Amino acid sequence: MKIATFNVNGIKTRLAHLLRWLEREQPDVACLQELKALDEGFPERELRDAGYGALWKGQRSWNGVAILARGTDPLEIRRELPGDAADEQSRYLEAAVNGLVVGCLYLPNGNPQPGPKFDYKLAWFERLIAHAATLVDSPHPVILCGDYNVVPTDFDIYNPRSWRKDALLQPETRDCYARLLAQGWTDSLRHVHPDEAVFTFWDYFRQHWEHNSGLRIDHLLLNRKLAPSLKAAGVDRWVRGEQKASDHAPTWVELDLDRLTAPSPKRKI
DNA sequence: ATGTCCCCACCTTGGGGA
Repeated sequence: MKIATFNVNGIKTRLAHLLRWLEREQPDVACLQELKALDEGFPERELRDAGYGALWKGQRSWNGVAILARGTDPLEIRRELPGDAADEQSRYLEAAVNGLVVGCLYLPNGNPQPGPKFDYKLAWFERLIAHAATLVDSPHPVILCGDYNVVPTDFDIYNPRSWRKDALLQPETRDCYARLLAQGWTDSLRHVHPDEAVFTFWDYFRQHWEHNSGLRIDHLLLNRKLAPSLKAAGVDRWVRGEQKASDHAPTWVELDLDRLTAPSPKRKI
């Protein structure tokens, strides 16, 4: 089972890219971020024609997340991150797909830093940490994936020098991510590629894609139940190389759900 | 400070966000 996360940077502009990628890579589940469209602007029919059922949560101009499932409809669990009823931003969706719990998130960018946007980022992160604590030891397999807007370490960026003041590299941001992982989550890409620089995002400035000056900010985290199923992980870099591409590339894991450990039976003496 | 690309509105340019 292949699960992917892809910040499309505008679903309307990127629909043809998205359809080409789905056709070629056939992910079973795809979590999308930055739809930048209202609910009524979501291309439900085109995706259904491509074989995908969908859940989505749009917003005018900014944010927006969706969960796609090949050959089935994702079963909605929640449409917002708990902890702040006043939060209007469309940044979280959670659904069940074939027994797997999938959380799709778009963590706030947080720039400029310091400032109210950075405060919002850290507050949102704390809510994510609190919610994740209820999922990490779940008897169900859980994956939390999306654009975390965190470069976890200096190894996850081409060169941190010009990014030192950026919200994505701040010690507070990294501490949140470290505390999240410390609950017991597996960072799939880093687990599969411990010694390799892996990037998922190359900004549009200064020919960063052409020079492979990237960042690793799209993450797929597995809870304890799911982690033993991790078979492979990677980045579909070819999507970033297309004309008029998103600044992110689809990032994925391959899971072998047959490896899900059954609840341990009561042992007879 | 800058670079580029997205979306929307004071709607075909300019501003905000990333």
